Amino acid sequence: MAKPVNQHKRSNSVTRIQRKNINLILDAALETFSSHGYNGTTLDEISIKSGLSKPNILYYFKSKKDIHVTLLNNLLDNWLKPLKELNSDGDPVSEITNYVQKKLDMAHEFPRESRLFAMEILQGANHMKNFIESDLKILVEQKSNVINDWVVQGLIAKVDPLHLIFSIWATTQHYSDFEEQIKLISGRQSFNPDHRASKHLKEMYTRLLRL
Amino acid sequence: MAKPVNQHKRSNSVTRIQRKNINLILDAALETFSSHGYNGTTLDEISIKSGLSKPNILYYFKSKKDIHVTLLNNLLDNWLKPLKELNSDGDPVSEITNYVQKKLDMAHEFPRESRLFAMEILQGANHMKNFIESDLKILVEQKSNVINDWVVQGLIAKVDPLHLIFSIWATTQHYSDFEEQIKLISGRQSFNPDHRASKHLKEMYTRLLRL
DNA sequence: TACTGATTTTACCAATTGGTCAAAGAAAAT
DNA sequence: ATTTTCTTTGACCAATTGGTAAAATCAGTA
Repeated sequence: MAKPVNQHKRSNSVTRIQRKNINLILDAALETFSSHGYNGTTLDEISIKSGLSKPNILYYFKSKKDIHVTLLNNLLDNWLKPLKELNSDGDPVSEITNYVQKKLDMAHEFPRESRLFAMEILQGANHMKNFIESDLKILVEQKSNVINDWVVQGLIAKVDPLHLIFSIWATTQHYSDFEEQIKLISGRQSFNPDHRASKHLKEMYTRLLRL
Repeated sequence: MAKPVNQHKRSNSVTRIQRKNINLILDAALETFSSHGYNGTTLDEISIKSGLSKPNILYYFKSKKDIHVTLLNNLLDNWLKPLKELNSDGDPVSEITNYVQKKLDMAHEFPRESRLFAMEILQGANHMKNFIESDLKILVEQKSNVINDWVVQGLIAKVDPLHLIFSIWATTQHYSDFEEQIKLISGRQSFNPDHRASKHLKEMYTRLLRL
C-alpha cells in the first residue's frame, strides 16, 4: 500500500536509495537513448541495463518520456557553458579557439550526451524547442554581438558571427556524432583523431579570423 | 493464388504499376524514416502516406527493414559523386571549394536523404558499415592522397587531408541535419541561411588552404 | 520490537506493430 | 472471351511494449 514517491521532486528529502536508483536509471537510459534513439529504446532494455525491474523504474519516473525529458534537461546547462565563457574582454582569436577547444572537449568527454542532443534535433527538437528558442537563442545573439564588435573594431577578419558559431558547432560535434564513420574510415588504431582534430580546428579558425 | 512478385528484382521486367508503387512507397518511407528514425516509423504510417495498404506494401518489399536498406542503398552513389569529382589536375583551392559547394547543394537539395544518412551513422551505421569500409574508405584514401600531393608540391597550406574532409562533411551536412536548430535560432525569415553559409564556408576553406 | 512509510516484485493488460494468408479483383496475353 | 498472371484487400495473429494494481518486502525509527 505504498504511495508513489514524489515523481516531480516536489518533496524536500531525497533518500540515498532514491539518488542511487535514479542515477542508475538515467545512466542506463542515456546509454540506450543515445545509441538507439527514443523509439528504439525500450523500458525493458533500460531495466536490464540498470538492474532495476520495469515497474521499479516507473516508480521513480512516471513514464518513458519522463526519463527522456529529464536526460535532455540535464544537458542544457553544460551545453551553454562553453559559449557563456566567451569573454568580450579577452583576445578575440584565442577566445574563439578556446571556445572551439571546450566544445571539442565536451564532445569527447560526453559523447552519449552529444549524440542524444543530435538525435533530438534531427528528429525535430520536439522536447527542446523551448530551450533553443529562449536560452540558447538569447545567448547566441548576445555572443554574436560580441563577435560582431570585434569585427567592427577591426580585431578579427569580417565574418558572419552566426555562421561562425554554426560551423564551430558542426565541426566539434561531428567527432562524437559521426564517431562510427570516422572510426571506420580512419582505421581505429592509425591515429588519435581527437588530438589532430584539435590542431586542425584551431588552425582553421585562426586562419579564418586573422586579419 | 498469386505468387509474390519478384522481391529481389531478379525478374527481367518491371511493370509500370510496380515502378509507380515502389516509388510511392520509397518516397513515403524516406519522409518518415528521415524525420522519426527507423524505429519511430511504422508500416501503417508509410501505408497512409503512400496511399497503399499495409499488405500491399509488403507485396513490394519483404519487410520494413528491406525498405530501409533500399533507401540507404539508393543514397550511396549520390553520396560519393561530389568527392569523386575532385580533380587532381584542377586548381587545388577551387577544386576544394567546389567540392564544398557541391556538398552544400546536396544537403540543400536532399535534406531527407541527408538526415537519413546522419541518423544511420549516429545509431551505429549498422546497415552501412560495408559501404563505409569499402567504397567510401577507398575513395577517401585516394582523394586524401591527391590533397596530400598538393601540400607536398606547395600548392596549398599544410593540412591534414582526412581532417579537412571531415570538417567539410561536418559543416556542409550541418545545415540540413540541424535544420530545426538553425531555423529556431536564426529566426526563419531574417535571412537565407544557405546563401550566407555558402559564402562563409568558401571563405573559411579558402583561408585555410591559401599559402 | 513493532510500526510506518519507502521500495520492490509478481501478475497482468490493452494497444500497437510487423507480418501472414487466402481469396478477390484487375491486367495482360491467348 | 477466357485463361493466366499480377495486384490488392480483409481478416487475422503473435510478439512486443508502455504502463498499472496490489501485494510483499525492506529500512528506519519510536
